[in-house]
Formats: sequence, C-alpha cells, structure tokens
Amino acid sequence: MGVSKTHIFSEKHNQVASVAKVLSHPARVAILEYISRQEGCICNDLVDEIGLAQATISQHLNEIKKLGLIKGTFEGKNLCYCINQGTWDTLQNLFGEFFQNVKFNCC
Amino acid sequence: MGVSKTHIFSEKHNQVASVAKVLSHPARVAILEYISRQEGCICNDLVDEIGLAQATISQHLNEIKKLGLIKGTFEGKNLCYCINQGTWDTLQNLFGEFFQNVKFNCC
DNA sequence: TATTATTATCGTAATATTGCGATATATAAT
DNA sequence: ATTATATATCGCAATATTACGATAATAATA
Repeated sequence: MGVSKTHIFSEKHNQVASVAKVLSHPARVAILEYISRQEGCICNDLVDEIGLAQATISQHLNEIKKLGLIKGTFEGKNLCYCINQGTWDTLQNLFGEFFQNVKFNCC
Repeated sequence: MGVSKTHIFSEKHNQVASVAKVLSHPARVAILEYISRQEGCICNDLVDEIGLAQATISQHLNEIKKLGLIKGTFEGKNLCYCINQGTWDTLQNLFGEFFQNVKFNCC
C-alpha cells in the first residue's frame, strides 16, 4: 500500500492539495519569499541564503516551477527566477476561497 | 539523508509549511470541507463520504486535530468533529499574509 | 575552441507518508 | 454486566519525499 488515492477526490480538492504540497516544505516557502524580495534572483544566491546543497535547491525550484508559481528567464549569464503573477493570483484565490467557504455551524 | 532540516528555517516559514502540509492531501481537504458543510459530523459519515478505510480516516483526522483545525465533542453516542474557528481564522491570516506579501518586481 | 560559472539531472541513502487489516478502547443501550 | 457501535491505535507494506555528491548540460567569455 501507500499509494495516494487521488482519483477518488474532486478536481478542486486535488488542486488545493497540490498547491499546499508545494508550500508544505519550509525551504520552498523561504525560496518563494526570497525570490519575491529580490529585484532579480539567481539560484546560487538561494544556495547561500537557504543553506541547502545546490542540487537540493534545484529540486525544490523544480517543484515550484511545475506548479507554475515561478518562471525563469536568462539575464546574461544567469538564470533569473521570478514569481509568476498570473498563477500566483489564481492560487491565492483558490486558497482564499477554500478558507472563506468554511462555515462554523456546529458545537 | 532524507531528514528535513526544519531548524535552518525561520519560525514563520516552518509555520506556513506545517499548515500547508495538513492541507497537502486531498482527503484532508475533503474532510475539512465536509465537516464545515454539516450541522454536526460523525466519523462514520466521513468513511462513507470519502471512501477510505476507517483507520485511514482516523489518521487523517488526527493530523488535522494536531494542528488545532478541528475539535471533537461527544454528542450522545457519537463524536462530533467541528471546525475550530479560532485556529481557522489564525491560519487563514497566516496564509493570507504570505500570499499578500509577495511582490512582483522582476522580469 | 577552451575555460569558467551556473544550473539541471542522476543515483542513492535515509526518512516520512499513505493505506489498511487487526485489534484495542470507549460509550450507549439493553 | 453484556452487547453493539463508534473511534483510536498498532503493525506492516508500498510508495513518496528529502538531501546530497557526482556528473552532465548550458551559456558567457577569453
């Protein structure tokens, strides 16, 4: 066993879970915040800033990228990662909705 | 290897990650939504509604409970799980802040 | 083209999560 | 007290995640 049964859940629930999964590691939260604080950002900065190996940072970046929360563009020699505002807004809404829709009608 | 290095991250980043972790499985998202939709709620309903084994639902409930997002009170024979509004509001703010604070000053 | 610096991928070890059957515990009703 | 029902815990197997060193790929520059 041990296989997540994603197929038995609704699209919406899986979506919320996917976003949450990306945010469920402090390194990725820290990376997103750091990128958003900078004018431009290269991966090597992150290695220094976060304190994990370069390979590990790259893996985390990849998971964030798969969700579409960041995009990389080359600026001269360096790859510049930036927040993807469109996706960010969408996912912010998705979460906002989820939190908002809960009712407290019990106990 | 394989040990998450939570100690190298800030309190805030670890907090956001912990909340996200609980929401990172569709079953838990579905459970929270279902509980919030009901007047009162017993675990057996969840087993039918979600479609996972009773033991598995119980485990998921426990993880949500550890975060303080739900609380259980007995109503006669049944244990009634409800959203813990205080914690819910706090965590909603934590997330709202995180999403809000990101700036798009690049690319 | 060769060199250097940056980023991605591969392989692997350690640990964590998911899921379930079996079983224990708890509460209500008989 | 016994029984029935609801929920929690235990133990295990399958899978996923995390981390890192080594190495490959990419791009600017000499």
